[in-house]
Amino acid sequence: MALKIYNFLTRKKETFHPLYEGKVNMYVCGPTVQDNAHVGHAKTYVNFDVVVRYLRYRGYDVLYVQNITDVGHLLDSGEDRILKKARQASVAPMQIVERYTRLYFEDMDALGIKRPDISPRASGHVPEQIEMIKKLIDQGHAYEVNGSVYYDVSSFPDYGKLSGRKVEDLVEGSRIAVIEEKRHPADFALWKRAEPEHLLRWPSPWGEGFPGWHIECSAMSRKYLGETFDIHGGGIDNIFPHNECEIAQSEAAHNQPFARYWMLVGSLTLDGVKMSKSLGNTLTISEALKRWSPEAIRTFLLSTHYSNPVDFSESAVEGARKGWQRIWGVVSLIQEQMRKAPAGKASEEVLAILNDTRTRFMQKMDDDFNAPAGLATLQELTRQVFFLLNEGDSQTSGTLQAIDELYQELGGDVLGIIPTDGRGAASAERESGLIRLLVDLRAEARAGKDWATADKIRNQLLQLGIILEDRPDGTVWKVE
RNA sequence: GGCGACGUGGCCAAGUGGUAAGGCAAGGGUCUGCAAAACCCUCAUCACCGGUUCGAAUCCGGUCGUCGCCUCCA
Repeated sequence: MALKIYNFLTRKKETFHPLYEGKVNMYVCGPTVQDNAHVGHAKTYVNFDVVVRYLRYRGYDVLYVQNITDVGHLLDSGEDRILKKARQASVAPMQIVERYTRLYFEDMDALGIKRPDISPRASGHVPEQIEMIKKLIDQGHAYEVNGSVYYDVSSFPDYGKLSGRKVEDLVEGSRIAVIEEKRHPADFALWKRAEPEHLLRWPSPWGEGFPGWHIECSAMSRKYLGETFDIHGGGIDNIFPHNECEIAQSEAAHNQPFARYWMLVGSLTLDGVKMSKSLGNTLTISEALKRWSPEAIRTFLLSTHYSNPVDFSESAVEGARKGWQRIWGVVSLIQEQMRKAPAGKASEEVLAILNDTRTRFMQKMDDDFNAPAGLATLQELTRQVFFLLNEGDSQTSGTLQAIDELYQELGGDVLGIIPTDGRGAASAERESGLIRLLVDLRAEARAGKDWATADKIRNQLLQLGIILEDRPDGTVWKVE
């Protein structure tokens, strides 16, 4: 089987061949840390989390770099967003940056997103950015004016090749802010002169200033991944100008192809409207997590192909949550049944089903990371497993274990929607014992037809998020 | 105005040439002390029009509609 990726650069689905056999160098544009992360960030980074997880599952040695942009973004007014926030809060700009960086990682951790291997910060790589700008000036791709440096778009004929734009069209749109000192309205800043009140500033060959928004991704991807690397990812809303500028900077500076495969994630709307800082209609990740579990949110975000847009709505997330509960239900049941299952090897028949599921799952994921279709194979497996567990004969421990392992493998390791800790963790052992004690007491009450006591135990456990289900062969419990 | 994406059952959503995966919801059964869960059954011809083809949701043209980007944004 071959892994295929839809390459936005060529607009074709291509068989994936990494630059170096067995190794994948991958860069994804990270957040600007100036505010709380919202569910739009969750979509992008959950989607790429699964891409990375699947590549690793498939045996690739992945080096995953995702930047933290903590300098360089300007408002229309020319004001730095971070500085503005810092002034409002009367703290140092780097405090703002530090605060939101920490919150960002907390949110990502809470969503079960594996951390990137390297999370370089723009502010920590100013020398690299200056080096690159110097190179661009030397090669005639950039020019300095009054302490600022701009990229000369006309010097790079490929400008627009990713987004399909032409410089002439851009000018037609006339929505580009005209800055007098730029030679061409489409030219973009590599380095900006710092006005006296600008606190985030560094010395440079052009005087005190700070880097432009796009240059950090070019400089840091080169530093950690090389001039040419395999996969560049990001949200599609950044295709222009950001991604386009990255290509222009990197390919002009190094005279080498930049990223070989471009993967862009579709945007997320909230109740039909795009979330944006300017509109202020954001739902933060921490707010969403008060309402839904990380697994439910991941399931929702993975139930649409990564390249498609998603509308985050109450009903859609609820639907996904319930779909997830079905899978979680079977996993919980398997784990409960394993405790009292008769010893024995796994049944051949079941192993065949499991292998078939794994094969189909991989076929779907090999096809441009089709997570929703992969999820569907788990749902189909779930129906088969429930059917199996409802049969009179109890399954052997070997069979149950094999099933459990497949869920851990595909649902846990790859999709990240099966909690791997929980039941087995040391801290949970005591809790499990207590719950079983209550379940046993309830069984005694039921045997004596003391329904009041039986229902009281069940209802109060339900209040704590523990669901009891009476099966012909005894009561099992699971966490909500 | 320019560029791009999309339009599949009540909802979400796979499927890019051979007669529509999966989940949610709904209805009917089975099971249960009651419940919950589960199982079984039922539920679409793919926005519209025209074309190509033995055959199209899937290719081409057009129409309508939704969304995104062009300005900070994942």
